[in-house]
Amino acid sequence: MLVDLDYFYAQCEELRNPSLKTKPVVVCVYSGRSKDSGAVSTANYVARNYGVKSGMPIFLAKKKLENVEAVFLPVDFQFYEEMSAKVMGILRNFADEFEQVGIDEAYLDVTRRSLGDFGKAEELAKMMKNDLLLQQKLTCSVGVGPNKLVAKIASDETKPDGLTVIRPEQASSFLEPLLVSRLIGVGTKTFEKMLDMGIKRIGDLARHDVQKLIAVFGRILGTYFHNASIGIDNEPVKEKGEAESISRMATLKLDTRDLSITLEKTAELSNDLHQRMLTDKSAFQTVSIIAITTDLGTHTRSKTLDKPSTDVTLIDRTVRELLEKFLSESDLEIRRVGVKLSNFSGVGKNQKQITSYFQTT
DNA sequence: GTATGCTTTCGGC
DNA sequence: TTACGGCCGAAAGCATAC
Repeated sequence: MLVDLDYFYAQCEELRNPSLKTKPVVVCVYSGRSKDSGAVSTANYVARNYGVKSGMPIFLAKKKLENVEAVFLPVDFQFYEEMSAKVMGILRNFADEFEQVGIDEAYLDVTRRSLGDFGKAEELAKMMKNDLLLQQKLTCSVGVGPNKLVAKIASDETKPDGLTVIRPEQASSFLEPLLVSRLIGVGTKTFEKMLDMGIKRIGDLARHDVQKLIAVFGRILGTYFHNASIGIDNEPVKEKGEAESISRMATLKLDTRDLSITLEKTAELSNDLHQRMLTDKSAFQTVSIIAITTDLGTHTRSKTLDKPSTDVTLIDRTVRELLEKFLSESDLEIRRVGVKLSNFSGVGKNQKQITSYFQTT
């Protein structure tokens, strides 16, 4: 089953101030550039009813709520992380296997403890929802299905505070009317490609010849699409390791093309990343910069080093090099800037640098 | 011809 | 000052390897 906490940040805020529950609550990331600059992170359903959505500029949310007594709050990640940890601790007890996805979602494999009985799985889901409500006063939406794919899509069916059970024999007909873009692996380009092939809904995909899918998308993707379309998915519920990348971003006071102003900001970001790295005892091999320009376009440049490093000065030197590269290739001004580390070396990770083993330098 | 790796962009939360 | 976060993994688009 997939458990998704409802409007999580805003629900956390309601939790520590229950008087908010009847009002529109908008949780915001303020950029600090001017009074209301920033974006909406999450809003409760009262606010959503006025058209407020995640990702919306704060001023727009204010406009939609100008005639109501609404509450705008800055994000408090630390609090949400604490709440998340408590919730995940509870959820874990209901699962044979557990996999957290982001701060507010988790997959629970309950096959063994429910003996494969969907009625029992549904009872477990109800007990879990009840525990969450009694112990943490939080609601969630749950999808129960024969695998992760179906459970995830089922959880979106009814929310907030929903519970949708899709039994194996219902999976195909449940998926049939949905757009293929609901499947992981179908992004904009693949969706367009499928539309060209006359495939719009998952049912269309199911009726399409597997061999044709393989011819177009290759063996791995073609087979995956075919299986997914009829509700077959064998991805195990598995605890995730460390993140594959860590990044930090910040908004500049003013848009600029000035290297030293930008480097001043990225130095803060790389110091922060370096701290985080030391606690995780890992070494990065790829450094990236992210530049959000005045037109809100995203631009990235990255460099993979010869060997893993933990050196903060190397981050800074590489960031400078990449920023110079970006500035020489674009004439746009930078509004927000970010630094990302990835390609970590650690135990049990990619041994793809095995060739470097033989290098003599 | 498909898989894999690296870089850049997209999209969800 | 008429406007807009921060983070992550997925997807896409190549180049190269098998």
